[in-house]
Amino acid sequence: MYDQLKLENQLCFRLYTASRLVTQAYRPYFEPLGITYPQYLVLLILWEQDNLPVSDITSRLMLDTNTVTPLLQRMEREGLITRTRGTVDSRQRIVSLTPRGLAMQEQAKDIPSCISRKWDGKAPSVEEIFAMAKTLDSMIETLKQ
Amino acid sequence: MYDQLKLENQLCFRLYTASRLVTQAYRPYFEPLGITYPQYLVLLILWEQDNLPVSDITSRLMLDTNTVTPLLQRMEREGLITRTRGTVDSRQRIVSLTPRGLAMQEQAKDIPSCISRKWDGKAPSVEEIFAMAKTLDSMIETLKQ
DNA sequence: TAACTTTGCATCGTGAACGATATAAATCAA
DNA sequence: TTGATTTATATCGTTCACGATGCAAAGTTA
Repeated sequence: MYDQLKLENQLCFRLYTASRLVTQAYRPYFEPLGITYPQYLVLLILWEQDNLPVSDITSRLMLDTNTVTPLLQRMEREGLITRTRGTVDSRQRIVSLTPRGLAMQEQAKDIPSCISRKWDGKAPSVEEIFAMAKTLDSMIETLKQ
Repeated sequence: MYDQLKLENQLCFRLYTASRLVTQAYRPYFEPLGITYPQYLVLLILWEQDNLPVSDITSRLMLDTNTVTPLLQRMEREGLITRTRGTVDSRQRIVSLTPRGLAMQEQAKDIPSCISRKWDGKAPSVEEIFAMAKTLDSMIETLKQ
């Protein structure tokens, strides 16, 4: 039995599981809004800056168009965004919030604090989480190459 | 603009992205073996202990049967495992490694070290990764409830 | 032992991820 | 300006995740 092949020694499994469980924690808050977790990420981007080409969204999410295009098509179908053809470069699709997509920001603004309250008084501490965020950032930076 | 709704302030997005990128780092090593990342996790479990009911696998992976059953069916189709009916409790399906699935352990035993070499000399350090693993564990423990 | 509940697993539908491939517009080179 | 290449996005097929539902075996209760 190779120790390095034990499930509990795998960092990847911890990341995979923590990511899934955190997403699950968000789910009850997304359900009344009728959105999913990746759709929420797209909305976060558009709430920061509207009218972006698909390429800006793919690069910020570090996903490819084969994931993002169908995602945006579903969001368009749900009336959250529009996808208009670029005027300067007509290959581009400019993604814009609909009034409904914009208004959803108000309904979503308390979700992060609801989530962080989940581990009020429980482990891990805010300090640990902050340190982990830094480590994740450098890990992402290294792996992005 | 609500600060708490900025993409870069989202822990969830870091976890989600790091998890995806780490899985991507494994992919080249899985490809010659013809397996996927979740299939690798199942193999890790079976290499530790063979002949397990589906429920043991779901609980260790913290996944439900609606994810694991199709996964096991594909692995059976690929000749990595067998799924026999339990003798004591005939509702159970006992998952066992085939010779091929067992032999794959030898081919996989160097994958973890290949992955960890990815950030030799780069950030994050081994200490940071170790600290993060601890934080992830407590986060998983808290969210599991 | 008959009716009820629980347990273990399977099936179905939907929405991601992602490799591979396609297409049209833009850009570059000859 | 024509032909070649690159860029921006889309499509397709496969595998995961996961909510909802189904079903038969096991356990429980009356």
